[in-house]
Amino acid sequence: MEIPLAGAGGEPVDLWRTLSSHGVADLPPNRLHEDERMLETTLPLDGQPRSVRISAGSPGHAVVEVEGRAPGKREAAAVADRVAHILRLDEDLSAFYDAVRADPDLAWVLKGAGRMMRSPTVFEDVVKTICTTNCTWSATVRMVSALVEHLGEPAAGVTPDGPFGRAFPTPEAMTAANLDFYRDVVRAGYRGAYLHSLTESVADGSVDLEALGAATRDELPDDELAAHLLALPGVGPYAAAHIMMMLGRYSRLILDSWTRPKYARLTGGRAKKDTTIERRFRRYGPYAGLAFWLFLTRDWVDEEGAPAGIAAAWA
DNA sequence: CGTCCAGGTCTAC
DNA sequence: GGTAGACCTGGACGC
Repeated sequence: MEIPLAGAGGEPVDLWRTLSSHGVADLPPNRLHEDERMLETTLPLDGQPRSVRISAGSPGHAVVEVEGRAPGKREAAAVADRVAHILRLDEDLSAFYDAVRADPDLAWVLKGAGRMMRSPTVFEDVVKTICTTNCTWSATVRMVSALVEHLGEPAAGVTPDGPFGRAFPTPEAMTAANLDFYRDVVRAGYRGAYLHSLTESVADGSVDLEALGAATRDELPDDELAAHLLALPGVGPYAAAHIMMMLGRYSRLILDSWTRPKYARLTGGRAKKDTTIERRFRRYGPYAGLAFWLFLTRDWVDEEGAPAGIAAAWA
């Protein structure tokens, strides 16, 4: 099936930029296939999960291939909804695009960058983000892979390949696993207690992450959302900023051991103070964090491959 | 071998 | 409110 690629304000959407918009998008059950510019993932649905492959389709469209048996009409519609959600097609970025036009360092964004891919659930993004804290990327991959491989429900009609071909585990499944599992199998170290405590709170309903994600800025201002996230076990300033960017709240800059040196390298070498970096992006107001992230990740995608057409009209 | 540290967070001053 | 120290893990280093 094909899905039209356009933002809620009619903005262009660069599919590959979206699929590779941040590292968490490449954690199981997601897998990026760079050569084919395709993302493989497994989506939770009302029934059994389904594995899909998302890549470029006819001009201005993404093509979604469902693996295993062909989906029924209703199931296909549910899959399309999920895919539109993870691609963040419901968001209107036109105000941000109006702002970057005047910034020579970011005008390239107008070709359709800036859409941060998200997971099917806020829960998945929060758990994955906690697994990025204070460890190398290889450790993050190991932890998330173990969670999905051992606790994730297999997709219909496919043979799971390790952590692939399974949906991300539910809060219930993660709560049912004991602390020994987090220590001995996930090798999560001190994060094990955070993960178990968090999943338990979500499973018993005392914490509603999906509601936090669905709340509008009017209902829940960024500062209040940040306070809710910071109250979660294992979530500090870095993790809160990262989660907020995945929730479409871009006011905060993700300042960590990767972004700080990368910013320094792109701006002439010397390390900059956090306040200096924040001042550079303050002009973007509620989009400051998004502008910062795009500034840092411009070289992640070869710009030759960006689509023309409606993108050119927006520039 | 030991030390350091990675896309930090928590607790205790 | 700001700031040390501890914290699991496992690669990357230096000795």
